[in-house]
Amino acid sequence: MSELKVYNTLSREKEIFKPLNAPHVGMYVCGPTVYSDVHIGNCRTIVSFDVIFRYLQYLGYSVRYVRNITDVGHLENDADEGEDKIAKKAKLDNIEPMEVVQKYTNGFHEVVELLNTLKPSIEPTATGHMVEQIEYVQGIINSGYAYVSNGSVYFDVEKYSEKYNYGEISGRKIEDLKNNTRDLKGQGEKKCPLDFVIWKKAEPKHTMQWNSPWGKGFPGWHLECSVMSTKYLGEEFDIHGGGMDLKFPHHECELAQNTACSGHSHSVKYWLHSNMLTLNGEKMSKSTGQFFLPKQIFEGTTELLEKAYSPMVVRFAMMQCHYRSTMDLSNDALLAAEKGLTRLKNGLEAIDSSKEGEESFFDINGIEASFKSAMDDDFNTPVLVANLFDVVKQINLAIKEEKLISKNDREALKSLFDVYLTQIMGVELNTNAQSDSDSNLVEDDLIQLAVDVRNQAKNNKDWETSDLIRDKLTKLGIQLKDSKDGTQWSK
RNA sequence: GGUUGCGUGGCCGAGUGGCUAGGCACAGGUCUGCAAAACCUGCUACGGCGGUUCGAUUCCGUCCGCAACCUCCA
Repeated sequence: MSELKVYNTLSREKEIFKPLNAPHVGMYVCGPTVYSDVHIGNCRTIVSFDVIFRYLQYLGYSVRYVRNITDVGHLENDADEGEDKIAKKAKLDNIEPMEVVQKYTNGFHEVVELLNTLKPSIEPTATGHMVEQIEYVQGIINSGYAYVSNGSVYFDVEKYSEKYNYGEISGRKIEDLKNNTRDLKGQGEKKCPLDFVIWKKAEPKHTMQWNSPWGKGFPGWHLECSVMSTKYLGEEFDIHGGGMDLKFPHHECELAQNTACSGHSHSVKYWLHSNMLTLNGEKMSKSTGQFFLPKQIFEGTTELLEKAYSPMVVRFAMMQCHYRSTMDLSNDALLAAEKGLTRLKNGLEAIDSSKEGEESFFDINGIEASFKSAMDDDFNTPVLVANLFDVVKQINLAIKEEKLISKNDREALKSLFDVYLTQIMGVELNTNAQSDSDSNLVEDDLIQLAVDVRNQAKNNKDWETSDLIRDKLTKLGIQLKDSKDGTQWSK
């Protein structure tokens, strides 16, 4: 059997996954800043790490999955100036900052639940860890890698880089960074433009501020992740995940903070990054209108798509692309995923109509090995999906050619689909479309009535009537499927 | 300009130093009163130019193009 390999951004190689304290695994993933609706790109990251979380659990690890909610400290720009995003939104909507936080936290949860992601083990917030953050800032000051300036505390990147390697995640060199840093206003408090704020002095009118040894203020954006990962996973832990765009500066700063505070230069063993989602080849961006909200996809209310696609279709579309590749979301991609998912579902349902016998046409062990080796290869879901389709082809072929399948193999096959498609990739197949919503029982009966009437007409060779019923039902979005065994319908 | 990465058939998307995924679309077929659906079959691609090699889409160089990051972003 194969071993799990993960691509580590630090080494830029696939490495064999060996947890620090097996069977325990600690995983920290950067969650959203809750100042506006999550967009579908955010969701991709959450879904990617959801699959990783699920697979690690499948392998038998006991995973503590920590995913934060950023509810303070994320500034509008990187000059470490400007407003806190949440405070700004609160002012704009004329509500409390915590109302902003609650509203978008709820929205975020709703969407990721629709996408069938598992809840993290711990979902800590920045405001809930103010004491720890203040202590952490003090810790960095004590170790000599931070300085106080005009009521704010800055991380001393130059001093840090004398001993440690600032930039090792993103491959940047401190000299290049210095040369390429643009002149920004408000850098006066910093010794060097590369320094970043870990505690920011609040203006008197600022709506979110806390007392600290350096005066009233609030924590810097990168700080919370260092603090909360350390608190819940320890000074050294296994996996840190997030979107590619967080490599620099966020993760670079986070790693520097960890190292400065604890002295351990390898606080994170494996850095994993998921890639961006694009729309027509461009990164989704609110400022250019190149984006839509997850709900707009599910409800079909964006002009950028031809119709609505269910959360499961969206999730399956994501599974057809590797998490480290950019994924282009388009109507065609979603349509292909929708049809592909139907094919998978049909194939799975068809298993039951295969002929049972002593011998078996299927090589269950081989199939299982192919599924597992796909996932072991840095969570290669597109290959796993391809393997699932291969099995579907085998099933269909077996039925057509009346090959035999043993009872055990039939159950094993179903179980493999359940494990890899549903439990690991989190794609639920609604295999019983005609009774998935009990609120429409009357409607279902009415449809069945129409189908029965049509069949009667068919039996009388009254094609005019039967075609009329079929056409009307089609217009209502109900599809009829005639076969030897009678007429099936689906919505 | 710097950093990281990418360029695969009509589209989406894996992967590999030789055996060359998969889905969608398309074409043909089976089934059907006709259709639809379903299923079967077919469709052999890796940006340009050099180099290494018995052999490169896969390694190296170079050129062109694209993206992300270097400004808030998952």
